[in-house]
Amino acid sequence: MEQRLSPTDPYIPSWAHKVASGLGPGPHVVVTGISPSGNIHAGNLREVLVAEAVANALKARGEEVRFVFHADTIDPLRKIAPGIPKDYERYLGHSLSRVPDPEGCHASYADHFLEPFEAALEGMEMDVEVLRSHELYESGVYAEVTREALERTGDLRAILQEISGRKMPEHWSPYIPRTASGRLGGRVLEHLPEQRSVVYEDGDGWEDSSNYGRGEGKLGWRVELAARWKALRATFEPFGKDHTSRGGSTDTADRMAREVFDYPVPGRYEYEWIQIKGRGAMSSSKGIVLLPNELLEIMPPGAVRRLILGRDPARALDLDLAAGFPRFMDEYRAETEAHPVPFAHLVTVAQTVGVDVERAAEMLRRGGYEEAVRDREKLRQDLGYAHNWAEKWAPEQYRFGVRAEVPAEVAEIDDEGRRYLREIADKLSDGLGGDEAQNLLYSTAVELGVKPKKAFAAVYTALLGRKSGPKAGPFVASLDPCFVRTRFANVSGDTRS
RNA sequence: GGGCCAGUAGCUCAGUGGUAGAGCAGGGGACUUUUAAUCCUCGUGUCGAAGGUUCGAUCCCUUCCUGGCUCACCA
Repeated sequence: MEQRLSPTDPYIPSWAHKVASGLGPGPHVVVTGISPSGNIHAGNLREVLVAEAVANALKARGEEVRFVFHADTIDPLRKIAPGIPKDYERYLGHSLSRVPDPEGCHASYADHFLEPFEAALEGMEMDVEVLRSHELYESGVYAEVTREALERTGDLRAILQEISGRKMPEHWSPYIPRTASGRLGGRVLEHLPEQRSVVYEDGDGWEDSSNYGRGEGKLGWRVELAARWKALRATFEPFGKDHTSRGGSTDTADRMAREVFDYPVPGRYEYEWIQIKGRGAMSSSKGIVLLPNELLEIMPPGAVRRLILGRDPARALDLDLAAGFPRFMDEYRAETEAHPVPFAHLVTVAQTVGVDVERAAEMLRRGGYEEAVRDREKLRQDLGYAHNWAEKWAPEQYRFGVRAEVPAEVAEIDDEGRRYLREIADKLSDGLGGDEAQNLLYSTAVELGVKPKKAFAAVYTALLGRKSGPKAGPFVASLDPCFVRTRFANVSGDTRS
């Protein structure tokens, strides 16, 4: 485990330092936990990033830190999410790790949602240990705390009743055995600590035993939360605001930790939620989901951290990935690069040359971004980001595409416009620079007595099928001159007769 | 009702215990060259309200008002 980080490396916001300074001496275990019951989205990512930032802040002050992502894979399937086959009802109550992947592409339901998220964490270059709770249970990590919980059933029950105000069932147990049917829900009758097991009765009155050192059941989640702190020696964990209200899971877990497990309550940070501008809070059931990978498609990991954490996570965040995005990227680049190319310009380039790095380099060089072109690998990435953004998020005014075939819209070009295009087709020579092309386009319009606005509109229409676009000179110059001449000639010729 | 967050220029928001800032919008000017054009120029707004701490508060504390989100397993 690394002790020290290069000062340039991790982005540690000031709030993270503040949080870290409130935590005692190490060693530290920073934990974040998420249930893979559905898509793990950008909001969940915020939790992980909060944890990461605090872990980094601790490391920065020289602490030994273990950073753990606890995936609640043993949790039961609670409801049928949209898009999941209805016959999955038969798996309700089964551990997510033991439910088949609805799309058949992964080993389990849990992995189906977990693996893409793991890939995103890798894409984020995050140094985190991913633990699957069913494996922790199976390997006995939870055995000791489960034993304690079972022995203190009465106290735990009292805390739950007191704090949540709910009346717990007569036969409540902190431990939920997995019955023969695969469902979690047997009724515990007897605890056999020396065998690390319980005797339980299933819904049909059958008795059997469940070994809690081998993952044959799990703790109820409120108890598990407190137990987990102890089992993993957690010292810090962030929570979404929904968990931290009075009578909520952190309330009960705090008291359980102190009074039953005799374990100090880990440091905490409450974070607010992320919304997508114009769409609202993230919600799988409403189809409002932003996946971490979608962010990584349009920006580098550093920018993702910046976007998600830049503002104190205790404050709500309204993500604007459309109109406001270019400015965000420009601000980010201004801080991280010596010669940033305006994002909007990259978008124009990407839409003109696609992902052809050499042509992009050519175009940028013409535009005066000589320095930015040096690092081709970086240019390739940036081009990809701009390209993906243009396809998926860009507002209409940013989007254009050079049409492979003559656009139908050329019908809107009148005779004057066609004469103009004919003239340009004749005059356009190879190897023109952006300014020269701009001059040609403009002066030709003046010579023919065509209003510049109309002339330019004809150019855009012939190439893009719309009336406006990126600055015409550099744009036309960046295209294959032969292609442009043929297109313009076609447009003027076809429609003349 | 509990919790968290917010309330600063028309809009979106930065911000610091010591005479208030940016971007956009808007006004004016320049360029006979379309483009969310570009360049130059212009910002006194009771920093939600009232108290308190302080030599001094927009920033710290208290109370209140308004708005947003959240509250039993959807971060």
